[in-house]
Amino acid sequence: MVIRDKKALLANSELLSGLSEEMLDRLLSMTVTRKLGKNDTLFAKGDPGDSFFGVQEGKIKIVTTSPNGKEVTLNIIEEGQFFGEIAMLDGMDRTADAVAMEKTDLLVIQRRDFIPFLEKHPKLCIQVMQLLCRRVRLTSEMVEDAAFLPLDARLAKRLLNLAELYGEDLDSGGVLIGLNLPQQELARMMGTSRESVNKQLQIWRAQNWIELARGKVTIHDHDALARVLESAEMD
Amino acid sequence: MVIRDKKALLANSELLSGLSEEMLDRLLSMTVTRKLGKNDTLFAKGDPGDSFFGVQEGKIKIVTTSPNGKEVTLNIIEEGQFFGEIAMLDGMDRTADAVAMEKTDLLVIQRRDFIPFLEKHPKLCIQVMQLLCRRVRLTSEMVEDAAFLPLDARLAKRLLNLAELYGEDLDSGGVLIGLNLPQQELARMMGTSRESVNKQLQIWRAQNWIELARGKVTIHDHDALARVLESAEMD
DNA sequence: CTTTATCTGTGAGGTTCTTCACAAACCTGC
DNA sequence: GCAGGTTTGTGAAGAACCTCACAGATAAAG
Repeated sequence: MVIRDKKALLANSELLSGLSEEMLDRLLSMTVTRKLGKNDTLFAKGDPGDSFFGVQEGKIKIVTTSPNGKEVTLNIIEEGQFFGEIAMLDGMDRTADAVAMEKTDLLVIQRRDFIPFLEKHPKLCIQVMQLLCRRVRLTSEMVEDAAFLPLDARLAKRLLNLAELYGEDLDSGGVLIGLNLPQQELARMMGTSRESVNKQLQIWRAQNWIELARGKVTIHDHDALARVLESAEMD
Repeated sequence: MVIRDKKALLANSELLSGLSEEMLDRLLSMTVTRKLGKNDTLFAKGDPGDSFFGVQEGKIKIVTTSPNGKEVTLNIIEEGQFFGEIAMLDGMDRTADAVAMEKTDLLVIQRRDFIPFLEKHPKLCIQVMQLLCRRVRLTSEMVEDAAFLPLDARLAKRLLNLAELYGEDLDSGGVLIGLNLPQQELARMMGTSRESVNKQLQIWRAQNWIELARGKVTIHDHDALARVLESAEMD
């Protein structure tokens, strides 16, 4: 899915949906396009946050890196989604790095343009606040999961979540997670090691719950994974 | 510190500071007072979120409980602070429980009163958004810490943080964390076990970095703890 | 089509943290 | 002041997870 129409990108985003034609046009006039190659860094932790972005084409990952080189992947942003609003809204520094996972086209909106626009549109403010609320809820849930759930349940949860967001239903009845997401990256999303992820995936493959390929997972038995999660939450 | 003047509570909060006298009075007219006894539950996970609260006197803890009884303490709210805004703003269910840690007086504002007020005051919207941004940043930092930092560094960080927020400087040069915070509760704030926390505290006590009493910690060597944290972040 | 880089699979060994079990100290209310 | 709940201190045993070390498989680049 490639979004060539910038206006459609704006109009369909959860951040900006429901705006009038006129408002969309005014927003559109603030946008600039930016192109990134694979592994290009868009911004780094500590950079001033003076803008936010929408993905027209490609894929961006948000990662935090510790001085020694360990990484946690906080989010992966696909076509049609927006990111970077936090630093744009409060004007403080970025707290993570943004790196293109492949060739990527972005739409850029500057803080100095967007904030005055916000101040004139209270309804939009409410919408932005609701987005922020969901962000708080999602990250709080991650804190909770990291504290409560063992590795197998966290992995089950993540796979089910990825399947829901990015899965393609197959004729076989399975669901393919077709992102090109190496196990290393999966591990980083959960704050664990690649080896641990692999070993758990192997166990599930042996039971025919899932099928593995390079950068891909196919879920054959959704319910079995859901049970792993549920039984971990229960005890 | 007991805040008897409701107007002062509103005016000094980070959520609502900078409002005109007139706006404060209108807000004040929306408020109701509510009293809780020790261990009373104000709301539970899953309850509809139709209001938010300011603490006039007492102390509230925000906890999530797993079915088996494990707990993580997400936050502790002291006099003068507000909480519960997330569910109030997006109108969704509460994601955690709120429990009074002692006898507590609260000020209550309803969603149905506050949202229309927000829509009429874009500047206030921006302020609320900035608060939400900080929340996102803080919880993201917790995710990162849980993934990167070993127990000793997380504990050091937490103690330094508590000292900054709630510490009282002593003549001896130490800083007393005077909250009545049992080690059990400390452990829950970090998603770890009470025993592990105790053992680490004992190690630091043996080095005279800290001093322990029931529900209290005194930090004698702030810099030593900061070094523990720093060296963990480095590797 | 071959080379190179990236990704996956797997075992051994070690660390960190948890769990369990219990004793001692401490506050609180009667 | 003493009885009963709560908090702290501590050791032993074991589970969960990480690191290291490689081998094989697959994709990408020339």
